[in-house]
Amino acid sequence: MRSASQRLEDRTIKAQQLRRRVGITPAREEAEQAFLDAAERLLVSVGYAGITTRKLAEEAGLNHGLVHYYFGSMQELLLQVLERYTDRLISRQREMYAADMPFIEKWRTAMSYLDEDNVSGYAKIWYELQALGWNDPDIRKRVAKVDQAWASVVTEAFDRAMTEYDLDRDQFPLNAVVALVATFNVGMHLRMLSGIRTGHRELLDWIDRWLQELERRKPKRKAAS
Amino acid sequence: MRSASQRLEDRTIKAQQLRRRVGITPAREEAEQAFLDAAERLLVSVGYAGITTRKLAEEAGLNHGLVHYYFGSMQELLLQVLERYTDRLISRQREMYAADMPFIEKWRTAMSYLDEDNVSGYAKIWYELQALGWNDPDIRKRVAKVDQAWASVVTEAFDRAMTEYDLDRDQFPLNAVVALVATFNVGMHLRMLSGIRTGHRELLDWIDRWLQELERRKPKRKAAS
DNA sequence: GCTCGTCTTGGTCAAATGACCAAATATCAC
DNA sequence: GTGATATTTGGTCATTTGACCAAGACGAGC
Repeated sequence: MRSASQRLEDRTIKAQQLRRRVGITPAREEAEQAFLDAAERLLVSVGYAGITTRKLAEEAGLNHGLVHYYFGSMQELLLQVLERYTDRLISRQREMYAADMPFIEKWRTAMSYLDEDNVSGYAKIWYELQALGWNDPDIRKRVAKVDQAWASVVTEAFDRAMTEYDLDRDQFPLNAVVALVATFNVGMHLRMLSGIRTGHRELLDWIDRWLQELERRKPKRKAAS
Repeated sequence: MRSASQRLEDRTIKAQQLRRRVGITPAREEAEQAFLDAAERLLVSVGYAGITTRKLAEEAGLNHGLVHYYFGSMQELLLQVLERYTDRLISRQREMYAADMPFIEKWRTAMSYLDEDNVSGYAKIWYELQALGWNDPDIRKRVAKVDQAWASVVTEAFDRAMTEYDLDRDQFPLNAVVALVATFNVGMHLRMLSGIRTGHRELLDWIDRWLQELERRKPKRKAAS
């Protein structure tokens, strides 16, 4: 039998090999993605605490031994779920705010994602991973990083919006506004996950009316030069 | 050996006895509270997914067999943790907003709870329980109920504040404002739990300046009649 | 100080879990 | 084809888990 230290060394070597990811075949890539997909579905249906290697393998339709062969540990798998998910999240966010349309339309698009299905499905993945992060420094670190990326996208969008609407930057400090939007966003999601809807309609309408008012007062622009 | 159905019946009867809570001795009451206290500490230190009957008993310094004798199940214990916690939360909230002081002072008191220690300690309990609720209808139902109680306290406080500051209720719809404050509150907490601090200072200062402005413009009141 | 019902203790049990592995199988370079 | 390498399978293993319980300790009322 191998000694404990020997086995630890083996594992380290294997982990390094996995990290390098040399010569990954398409079939394996597909299988790994299937595990990550399955993990997302389980995050939605049972939460992070309910994910086990066997349930995951069953959900993915793959052998349970592969979970450790591919990822080395559950922890590593969930970290990869987080990275894949947040990469997509950020690029989608970037794409939306980059579009060439009046700010109010971008805002309305963003708000359209606050519907029942999206929150209890797609968004729940994100909050399950965050909840996991409250008790896991690695995950938490990544979450904080993603927030930075999100903030930089939103900051740029709001910076342009404030020019678009000619808002006084002393009266509306950009960073404070972005932070408010961030808390608003997170707060809406979290309340919805807990089944709370009180005042949401009123709040969304209020904000929309405010934006409409800004639209009305919008300084006329010259046609694009 | 008892049949499965017989044992189920026994359990039902025992659960009813527990629910009635007839003749609970002070010693037992103390022990139950010790379990609930221990559960809160574990929610802070390891999160809900890390709580097991044995860890709980060790944390409470009591025998692990008692967990099931007293509460019947982990689920029931956590529900009681939630109820005790939220009862205290609401009454503290009520007390604070009931005090006779300018609104700005109440607000500042509320914001003073957004410090590092309180969020990563006391508040974490609340969010761990909410995260549990995302995958547990019983818990979620209770969470939604607590939000209603919270909202009614805050609504009343803001109603008076709007009179105090003579704010236009068309321009600031009460329910929308309360919902905004709710999302702000939840959002701040959640971001802090994920280690995010970006823009928080700026946001809090912005709000405070806004309230200061309202204080300055505050209509003079006659001395109490 | 005895009796009877309640509480407490220190287990037990089956099920589930993460981790790991040997053997079988597939794939590929030559 | 053949040998080498990588992948896949179907386990095993030591732990841990929630649930449960028998037996003894305890204490209130007599």
